[in-house]
Amino acid sequence: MSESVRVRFAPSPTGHLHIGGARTAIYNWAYARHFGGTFVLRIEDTDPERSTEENTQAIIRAMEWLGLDYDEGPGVGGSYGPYFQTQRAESYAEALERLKVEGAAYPCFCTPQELDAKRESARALGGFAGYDRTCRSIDAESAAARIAAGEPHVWRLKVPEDRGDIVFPDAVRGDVTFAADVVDDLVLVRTDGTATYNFAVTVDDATMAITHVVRGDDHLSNTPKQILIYEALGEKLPVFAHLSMILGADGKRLSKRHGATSVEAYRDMGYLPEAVMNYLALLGWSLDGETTVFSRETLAENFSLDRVSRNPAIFDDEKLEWLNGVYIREMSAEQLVDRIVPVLVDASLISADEAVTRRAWLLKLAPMISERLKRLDEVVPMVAFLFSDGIEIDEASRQKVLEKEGSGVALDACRAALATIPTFDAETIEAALREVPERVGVKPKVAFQAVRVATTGSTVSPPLFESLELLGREQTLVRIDAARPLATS
RNA sequence: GGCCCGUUCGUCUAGCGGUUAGGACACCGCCCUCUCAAGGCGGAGAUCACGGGUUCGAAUCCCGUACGGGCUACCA
Repeated sequence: MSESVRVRFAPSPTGHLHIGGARTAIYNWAYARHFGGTFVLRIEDTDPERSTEENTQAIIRAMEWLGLDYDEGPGVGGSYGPYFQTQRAESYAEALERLKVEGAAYPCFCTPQELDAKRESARALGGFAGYDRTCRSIDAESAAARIAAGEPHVWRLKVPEDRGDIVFPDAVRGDVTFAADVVDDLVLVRTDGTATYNFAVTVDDATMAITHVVRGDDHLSNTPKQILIYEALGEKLPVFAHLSMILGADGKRLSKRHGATSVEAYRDMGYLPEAVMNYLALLGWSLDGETTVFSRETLAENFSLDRVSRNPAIFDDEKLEWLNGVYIREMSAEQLVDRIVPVLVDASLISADEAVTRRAWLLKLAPMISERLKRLDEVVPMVAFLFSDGIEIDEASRQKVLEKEGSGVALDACRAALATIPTFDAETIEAALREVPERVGVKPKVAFQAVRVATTGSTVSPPLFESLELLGREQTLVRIDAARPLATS
């Protein structure tokens, strides 16, 4: 029981779930699933200025979309709740009480102004700018008297004088050492009685029995402080694992400046959750150095912290796109249609009702576009020509193809063939068109491209014969007729 | 400023004392082909940040330097 792995993802709802946070969540999820452990979601909403309920919901939505199911947390409950930091004030108060009783915490009456001044002068001397422990020497009675008199104060951790260097084995970075004198008597509880971040996190992780703290690199420097708190509380230390940051293409920390950074933005751009998950997993972890495409199950099976990379990784949109294409190609026609319909409806190319009645038609379309799509939203420009009544012929395509010698006769011959074939399916269409070029003395490419431009408006389109079938005979002939005057000879 | 972490093709990475430094994306060429893709084959691309050690031998171990990042709050 006490052996079982308990990990947590603890986002602060000050924004949407971003790429970096998502990767942290994925690693935690994978770690828990690998060991059959428990994955906890805890919302660190203690910043009232920036935390919103809306962001909390967005984060939960994004996690659901990625398929990161958690065993304890908002909505699912669990025996270590509540899972919102703002609802855990009691446990912080209890923890402080324990520290007071043990003499591991003391009140500090220094004002912020005094502290700023001290910090400034300490830094000017070029050294460590931690708290100078002034209030530590105030005796218990006078401290109690000052508190009773209502003097504003915070509670600080009394770091043991004899505490040596703080060394801990980080599961991804190896042993990390902090000299004893760089950790000061940090504030645990503020003047207003609320817990500081380091105190809250530590108390939460301890009381929630978290065994492995897997989080971003930005918390590495907080770790010695938290270790001291664990020790003061007499709690067992978890295993720490710090993940490197994800950087933008310019090598700077990923931010809004780099464009889309939230998971939901990627969803809206037509990325599949399994692709995003796969890509993010690969950004800082490798299965064996060879395997790049793998399912979430494979990830869970193989995930281990010792294969997590120590270097920061630059986010590469192109590789994500490629991977997304891989997943799109792997889908069945049924699956692709299911994913594509909302996009088509959204773009008003088709109504939700039509999507149902024309299901068979859509199923024929799916294989034509699946190997051409990297993102779901690319389907709109790709198939728009199938939905409108008329089309506009792209000028460059017109020049390149319809001005070519022989395009006119080819169009005439193709039109005639298409008008007379008994059935208008891809196979029959192909058979009929295949014999046209030789008969009228033009190259196949010239003839087919002429038909393509006439019917789709562009030199680039899904496969021609299949496209014509889906377009239907009537519309095909109308379009060829409309384009005919634009063709040469 | 102080402390901590990091540095292998453009990018993500494999490598954990002896390899022609491997794979993937991107790029280039050829093949396939009704266009575009997809696919197949091949190519180019890394003085393993730099400088010292240790060793018969170092991308791998140690020490510096440079560069990048993080923390340094009564933010999280």
